[in-house]
Amino acid sequence: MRVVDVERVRGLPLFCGVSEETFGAVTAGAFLQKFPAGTTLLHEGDPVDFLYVLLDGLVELEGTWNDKETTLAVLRPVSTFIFAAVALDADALMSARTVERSDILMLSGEALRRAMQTDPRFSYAATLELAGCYRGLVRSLKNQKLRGGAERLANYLITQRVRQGGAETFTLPHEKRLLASLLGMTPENLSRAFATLTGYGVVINGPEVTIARPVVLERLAKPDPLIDNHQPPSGTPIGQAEQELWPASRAG
Amino acid sequence: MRVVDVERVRGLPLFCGVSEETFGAVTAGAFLQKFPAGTTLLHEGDPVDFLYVLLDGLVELEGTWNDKETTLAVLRPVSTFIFAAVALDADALMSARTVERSDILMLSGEALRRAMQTDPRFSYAATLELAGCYRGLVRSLKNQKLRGGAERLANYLITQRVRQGGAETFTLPHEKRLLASLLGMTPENLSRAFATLTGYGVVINGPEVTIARPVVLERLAKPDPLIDNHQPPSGTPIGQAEQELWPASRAG
DNA sequence: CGATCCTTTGAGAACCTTCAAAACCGGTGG
DNA sequence: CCACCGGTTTTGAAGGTTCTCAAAGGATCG
Repeated sequence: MRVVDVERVRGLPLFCGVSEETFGAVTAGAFLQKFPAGTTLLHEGDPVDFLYVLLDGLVELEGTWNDKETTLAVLRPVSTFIFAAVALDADALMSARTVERSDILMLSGEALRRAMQTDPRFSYAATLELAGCYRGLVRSLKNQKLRGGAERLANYLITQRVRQGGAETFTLPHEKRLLASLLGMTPENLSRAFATLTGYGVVINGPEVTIARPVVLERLAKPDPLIDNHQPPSGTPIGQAEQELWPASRAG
Repeated sequence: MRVVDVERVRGLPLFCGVSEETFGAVTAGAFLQKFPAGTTLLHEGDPVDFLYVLLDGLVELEGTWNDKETTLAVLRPVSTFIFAAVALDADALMSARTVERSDILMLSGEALRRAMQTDPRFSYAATLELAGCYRGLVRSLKNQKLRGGAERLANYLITQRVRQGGAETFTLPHEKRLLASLLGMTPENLSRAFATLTGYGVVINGPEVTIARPVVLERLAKPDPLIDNHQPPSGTPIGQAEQELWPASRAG
């Protein structure tokens, strides 16, 4: 593992105030691995032996039932994921799969659980991390239950614009197929939702999106600080599944 | 506060391995209050000063957007709620309201945050608590995104049957109006969903439900351990919003 | 007993899904 | 360079589900 990568892991909120000793103990048996796109890192229902840290690439967390799939979060660097299962030493409730070629660091769950019982600053950081992740999911659930498809998309676009710097036009961070699953609809429906937003000053050009009249779009979207998290979480490095979990910025 | 109540709080997973000293510090400034039904304890967006512990009664957690409401969890004793917001000293993402007359213990958020930084066993317990709550929400989100209305209801009924002892007939724990909101549908639609389940051996008699042919109902419901949590969480006392958060048994 | 709220039922509209097919895009191999 | 292939994206039409509006019947509470 390169020094740069160590720095990035160290900079995660989860390891922020932690002693050098604890950090060493946790990263000692760690290994960095490169995966091609489309690799399933972890399958729903499997026991979880490692905490994953995405250092480069793009990872999707998904859930399955009755031959249907849905995306619960899309993560980008630097993010940790499935920390909750690791903390409880429980089976995974969601699968993790790479969307692009990814560099992933794997930390021993055993070592992490030991560290949590040893280092109070670490378990405190873990609490804050999971609290943030919990709130991210509350946002997701509200988004899902309270808004219709077009409204979810509109808010997603507004959030993306802000996160990418606020320019009038920006690029979708991944395939629309995946976005549809994240927003809880079919690809066909997402396409139609985009068509609907055309009437609200949104111009689509492949993966390029332009919000020509933000005020008009916001009148439809009605963004809400209690659902949408426009700011990336603490500092530059992101915590857990928060990032694009979507409306949430923390998913842990 | 009665001794019985202290015992019950003490028995929560959150305070399980905690030192007598920490427990004392946290409960020192606590006060027990009785609220009538329909009281809003906490409003979405408000700062959160206390951790709430439901000792008796029934509490609903709800989210709002654009004049619409949805129920995110229904809690019964003994449960704590809005722990995540307390841990982060953040504004509430959901409102809390009593459904029935309730006895509620309020613990100082400030004291809890101090305790988490002092007592490693407490912050470890807090981590486990929040991890469980997080997983409860993952279950809820999967339930919501992957299943249709009738399927959600069918699984809810199966879960209730198990939790209430497994008898052929049992009683809905609250109004159908509230159940509809919890399951993410309108009351009208819930009524129709019940009518649909009639064809699968479910007999409705006001609040009384009997599952005459469990096998038939399960063929429709397809219950899944990665979504539905039939067992109440750890031990008798329940942690956070877990309990009926619904499919989850722990809600963070 | 009246008022209020919950529950159920009906009808129409809006939304979403499915199935199907065509256009598009990015690669590979000739 | 070009044809081909697999995948995504778009569009259309039909069908199902869910929502809204409306009204009637029940239950509860003062």
